[in-house]
Amino acid sequence: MSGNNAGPIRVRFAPSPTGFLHVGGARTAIYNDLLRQRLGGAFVLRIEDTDRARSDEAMIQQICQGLEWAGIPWDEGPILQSAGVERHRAAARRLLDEGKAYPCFRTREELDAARAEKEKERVIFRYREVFEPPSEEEAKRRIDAGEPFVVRFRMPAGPVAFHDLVRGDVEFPEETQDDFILLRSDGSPTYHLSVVCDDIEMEITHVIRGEDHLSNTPKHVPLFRALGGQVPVFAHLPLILGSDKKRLSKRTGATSVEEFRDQGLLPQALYNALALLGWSPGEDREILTRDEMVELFSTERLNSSAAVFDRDKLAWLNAHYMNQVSFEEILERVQPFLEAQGLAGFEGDKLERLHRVLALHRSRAKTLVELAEMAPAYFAEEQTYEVERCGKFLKQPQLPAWLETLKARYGAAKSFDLETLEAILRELATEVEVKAGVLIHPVRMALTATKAGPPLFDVVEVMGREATERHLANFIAFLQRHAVEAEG
RNA sequence: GGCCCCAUCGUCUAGCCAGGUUAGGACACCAGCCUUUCAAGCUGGCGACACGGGUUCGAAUCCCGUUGGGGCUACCA
Repeated sequence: MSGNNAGPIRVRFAPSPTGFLHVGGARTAIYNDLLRQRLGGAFVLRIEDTDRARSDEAMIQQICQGLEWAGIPWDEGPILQSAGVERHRAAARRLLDEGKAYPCFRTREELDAARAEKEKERVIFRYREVFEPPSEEEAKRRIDAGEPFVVRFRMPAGPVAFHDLVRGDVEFPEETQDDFILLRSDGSPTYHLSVVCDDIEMEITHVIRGEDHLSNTPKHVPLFRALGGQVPVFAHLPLILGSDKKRLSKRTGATSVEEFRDQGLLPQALYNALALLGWSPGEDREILTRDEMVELFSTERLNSSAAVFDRDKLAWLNAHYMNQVSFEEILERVQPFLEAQGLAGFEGDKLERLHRVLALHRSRAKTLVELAEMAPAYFAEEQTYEVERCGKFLKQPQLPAWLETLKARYGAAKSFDLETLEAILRELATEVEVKAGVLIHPVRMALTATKAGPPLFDVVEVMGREATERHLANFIAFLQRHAVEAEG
């Protein structure tokens, strides 16, 4: 297969500044990244902003930050497509001079009417089959007279065929291709002109983009040739679908990388999940670092069918990476979510306790948000218990007394470490002739107001002597209060 | 409508190009093990070649058609 062993390449990712980085775009960027890292060369980031009067600086920032967060680096740019407008116009003028394009003075009304007519006849509308392009003299005269016109590309005769790394050989019949517009009547270049000009200017060798551009490619290929550029290798990726099997939209969940970031996902998980959506490294490998993917990447293994975005698998991958990445990274990434929980600016003992809480819970949290939500309980002055969740404990009349004893022994324990804490509780359980679990569960409820969590003695140790006694006392009071109610 | 693309478990996929597999893996789901709970982990289960014709001794794999899905069809990108 051509391309994969071709040495240094130049790829580009060319999103339009919509205000967010769509996951579909992110995946396109990932494959560009993978191929560029695999073969060497350069990744150009180009912002396709030609339809905007002025592209919003914030939107560009958004895209850059999204790529950075996702772990997709680029070598050149961001380059604004709008910056090349004069160059694009010059290219159109050159095509005009060479007779490869022509001015069209037809009004929208005329064109609409002609299209409607052809529609009725059920034939494809093609400009030159209906209208005669103006002669050179006529064109010159009307241009000089200041008449508005657009510049149309004169599509060469014959079908347009090209090879696509994903689709194989693709051919579009001549009659399906029309003389498309290069320059609007206000002189602005259209997308097609700009893209091809820029791809030539930036010496792009591989165009990896969404399938929605496949039908644009028969416009681009002849334009590359007309402009004397090297036609790049194309790879059109299948689209990403939502769970409704329709094009991914907000209806079925998050669609932008910043949303996933805000949901507390790790970028490694998103990168991994997206890369696997339409590509597989083979050998049943699913969890891979970017470096491993670079090592294994081949466009031959790109899939050609659309894929439903599997959010469950993303969640699973994320849970995996919650355990895989370094603790330092967890610490750094969970920071904004902790702040949202009101846990910020901790120092000394409190900071140390926070770190231990995070270490204890990272393997239990599916996201950074979940992880951050675990933390406040360890710093609360008191817990809020719910009767419905404590029914089992309320039915055990001796429990308050046992907990009272435990509280006293924990308060008097010479050291507050795992082994001591466990020994004390188990000893008490033996004394009162119950299984350890009979004490363990209510203690967990007392300390964290939850029925499940990390191993209890870790929780007690992290909580500390003072808070443990306080929570135990409160819980005992709670039990007695409601036991009385039940009797009365 | 026309043109182009696509089609394996609910989902992501391997296998297809160079026909012969009990059609493999993962997520999800279910059960069990482990365990003080939860999570993780481990074991097992459930579960697919869209349909119809060919070609062939033999088709998930090659060919044609049907159906279904998607994209494009602008002086949007």
